Amino acid sequence: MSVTIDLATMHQSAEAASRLMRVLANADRLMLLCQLTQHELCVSELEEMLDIRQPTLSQQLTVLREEGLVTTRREGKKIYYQIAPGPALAVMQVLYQQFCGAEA
Amino acid sequence: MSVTIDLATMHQSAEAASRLMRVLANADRLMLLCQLTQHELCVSELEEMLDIRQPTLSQQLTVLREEGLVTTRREGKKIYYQIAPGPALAVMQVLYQQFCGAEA
DNA sequence: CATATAATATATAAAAATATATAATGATTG
DNA sequence: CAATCATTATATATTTTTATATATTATATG
Repeated sequence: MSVTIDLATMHQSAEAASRLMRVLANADRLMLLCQLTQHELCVSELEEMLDIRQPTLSQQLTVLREEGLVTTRREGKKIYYQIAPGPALAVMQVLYQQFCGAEA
Repeated sequence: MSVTIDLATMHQSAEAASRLMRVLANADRLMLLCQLTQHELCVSELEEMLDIRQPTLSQQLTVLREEGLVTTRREGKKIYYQIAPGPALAVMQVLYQQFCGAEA
């Protein structure tokens, strides 16, 4: 039950956490994830909803994919994005509470 | 009870949230805040605990100060830092749970 | 008081990481 | 193969990080 944590361990955890924070440190990506917490959506739907240009959108989605925050599924020409389970989801919930009105 | 949120409003919230994420998107700053969630500490104590060079430390603390995540108190030559209440604290708690072992 | 020392902050500049626009490329379907 | 949906490449602008040097503030001492 020690309170002091080994520095190396703490550093590792901090690196991992800061990496997630870095992915979330962009309004476009936050909005994308926020939409995806509700239900899966394809790229063109996201583009229309959020008014982000298509290449930029695709680049941000690539970041989310590479960091494992979303998974994809192809259906014909469309690619559907879903949010993946993990720490990101927990953080998104807190952010929603804190910044988008906590409805009790 | 509408599910769709106004785009402009969402964008504003996302900007605010991403701004917080940006501040937390750095391992040094996360470790600093993590220490400060326990109790206030002065700069030299933080420097020793975390093994960060003094100017770097001071620069990171300035970021935290300017973003309102910490407050300070001078005592003689020393300046003590405390964490400020707000959304950052809520996020830090989730990060601790998720990345530093959730002890049930 | 003048000066030394300790604790912290700021300035500046160079390097690294991110973001974004435009243009080009890939995949799928009819 | 033309049209649609999406990704990648390239170039450029912007932001962040960090190191070195310097400044500030408070205390202590001769």
